[in-house]
Amino acid sequence: MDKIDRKIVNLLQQNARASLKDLSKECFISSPAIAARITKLERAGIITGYHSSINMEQIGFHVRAFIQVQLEPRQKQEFYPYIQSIPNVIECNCVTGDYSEIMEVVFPSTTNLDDFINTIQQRFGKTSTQIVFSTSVEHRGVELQAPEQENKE
Amino acid sequence: MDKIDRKIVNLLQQNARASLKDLSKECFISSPAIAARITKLERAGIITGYHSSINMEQIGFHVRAFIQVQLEPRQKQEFYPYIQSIPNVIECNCVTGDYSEIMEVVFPSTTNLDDFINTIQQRFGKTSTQIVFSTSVEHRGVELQAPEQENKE
DNA sequence: GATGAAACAGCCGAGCT
DNA sequence: AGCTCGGCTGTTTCATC
Repeated sequence: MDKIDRKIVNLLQQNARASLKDLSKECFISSPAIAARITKLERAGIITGYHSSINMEQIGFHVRAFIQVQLEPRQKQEFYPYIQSIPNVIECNCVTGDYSEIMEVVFPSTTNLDDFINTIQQRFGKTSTQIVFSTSVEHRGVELQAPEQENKE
Repeated sequence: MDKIDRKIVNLLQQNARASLKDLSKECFISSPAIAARITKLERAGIITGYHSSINMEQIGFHVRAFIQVQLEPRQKQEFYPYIQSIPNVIECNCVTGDYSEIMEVVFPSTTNLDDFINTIQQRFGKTSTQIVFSTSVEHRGVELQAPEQENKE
């Protein structure tokens, strides 16, 4: 993980469809060298995938919300497979605090959201919901900078 | 936005580096036709970008958290440019409820997180923080299915 | 990691349905 | 009008240094 690797990661976070040639120009090394580094980063589990971002509004998902759920520890083994199978759940984390799970969801309308919340409450427990008005930072990666100490991979 | 467009969007959400040829095989149409459809989807603002996902742990960001902030309405014009400039903030939304902003952040350690929270509290207002233990659904897109009514673009 | 050749994918035109 | 099929261009990959 050197300076060039970080540059490659940063560039791919900005545009995952960038060609090896473009990357090679930016990094001042040859395209085969870029290809080898990308493979290495993928195999090391640093780069975990390439995804396109979609404008949710444009495809009919007009309501975005955060739903927090109070979960008994033993309910997790039922909860996780369930929410993983719901495509509307775009992120879910187990967190500290009164509510053990915080998930981000998208739905076409508040009616659909309400249906989902009712299902969750019946099957699992108390929830707290915050509906999103606007997004000032769209989900993004972190820009890598030179660390104080190089990690030899 | 027909069945093939939805298939292309779904495939690109799974693997944004898929070649036109691969996509053409999956969709049973020629690669030029795929290229034209992708361009159309980009111009229509449905596909908004291509990003690589990074394993935050692997690159030294061991602490992930949600921070909620109580903000006076007039503070927004100062708050938004500020949090946009902090690379550790990977998402930020304005939401309903007691806390007007909910943001997702990553830091190398809890010390760095604490420093950030202190800065936010001094500059803006009360906060509530939930640290992430584990992630059961990594941030993902929604899978598109046939809607009841076709949207002619 | 660089170079050059070969394989491959992407692009633009013509012709077709 | 949109799709497919051809050839040309540019990109990726592999062998060698």
